[in-house]
Amino acid sequence: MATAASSPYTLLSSSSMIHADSQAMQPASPYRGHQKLLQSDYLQSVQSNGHPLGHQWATSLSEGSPWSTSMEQQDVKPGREDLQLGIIHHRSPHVAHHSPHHNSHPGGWGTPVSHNSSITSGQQINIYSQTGFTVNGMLDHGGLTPPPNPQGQGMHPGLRDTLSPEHSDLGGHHCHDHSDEETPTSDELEHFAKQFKQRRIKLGFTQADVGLALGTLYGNVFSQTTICRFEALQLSFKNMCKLKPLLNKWLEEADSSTGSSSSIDKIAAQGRKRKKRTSIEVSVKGVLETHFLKCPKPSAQEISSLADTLQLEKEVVRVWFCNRRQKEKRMTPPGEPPPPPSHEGPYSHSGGDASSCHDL
DNA sequence: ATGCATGAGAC
DNA sequence: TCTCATGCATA
Repeated sequence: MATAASSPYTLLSSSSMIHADSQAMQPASPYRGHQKLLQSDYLQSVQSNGHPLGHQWATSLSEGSPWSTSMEQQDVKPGREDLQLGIIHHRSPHVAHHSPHHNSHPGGWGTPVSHNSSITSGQQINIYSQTGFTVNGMLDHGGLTPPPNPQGQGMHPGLRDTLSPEHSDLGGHHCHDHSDEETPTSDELEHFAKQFKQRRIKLGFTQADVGLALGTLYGNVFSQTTICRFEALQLSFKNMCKLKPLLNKWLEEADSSTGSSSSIDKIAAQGRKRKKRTSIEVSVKGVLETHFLKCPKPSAQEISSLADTLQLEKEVVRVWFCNRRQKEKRMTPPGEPPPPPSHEGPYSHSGGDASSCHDL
């Protein structure tokens, strides 16, 4: 088994990113009909903050540009490299971060927190020195940028389905009135993601391009992974909501900036050194899965013994479970046919207490 | 596209 | 110590 267990992780700077908001939402995956159930799961211990803002990390130089390597050559740019959106404004390589002040709002997405004022008051950060960017969560370039808070009304998740999105601009992206600033329905998100991907490809951009562009344009860089997950609806509902406005803007820019271009300003990645990825053998994974089924939240002690048994680092096992759980929450039900919004979802999480499940 | 990993914030 | 957001590295 390949275990890269003994690797001293040399984490450089610790102040990498600041999450303005974190946790609290549900896996609004494509199954719009199940969300309600999921919701209850979250309601137990979730708080939502509506922070439009993201995080920006110090753009310290680092070892290379991972972006231009052998990764995403999935799409080819037809020939409009001139409109490298992502490059419209160049930014200074310096960053500042906001203070992650959150307001804990119980209620998850059902309670779209409309505490608007908070943002501006406490977190004005750095302003990118030249383009006249106002980065305090978002920039308002041009003025088409609506208030940085994506959610402003309060609708129940259950009601979400009721509101039928009026999106129907497939291929025709004009003045889409979809709630850009409001909490979209998972249906809208799904639709948007689909369209987004389609257009992105048509425009000849890779997921990585978009991620970079978001950083250049709005100050929040995202990786190919994130864009990929967005398109695949593999992010939490809240996360999707947060990214949607940004991606939507990018799309608008990309569509319209037919000719406008600027210099490319690649933002270097952070110099975070990582532990070598551990590859867990299939057989070992099988064991882990088995345990996961029995107990998705093993105690530290259980993890230890399991790790011992499997000859894996405890950390690896712990992380495996964490990732597993996370995956469970967002996973798009593979064989699950998109159930008509008539019944509750399959997500009957056992209570949610998950305090103890010892089987040994 | 996805597995394993990091880290901030919540509990 | 978990959750959640996010991403490097890899298949």
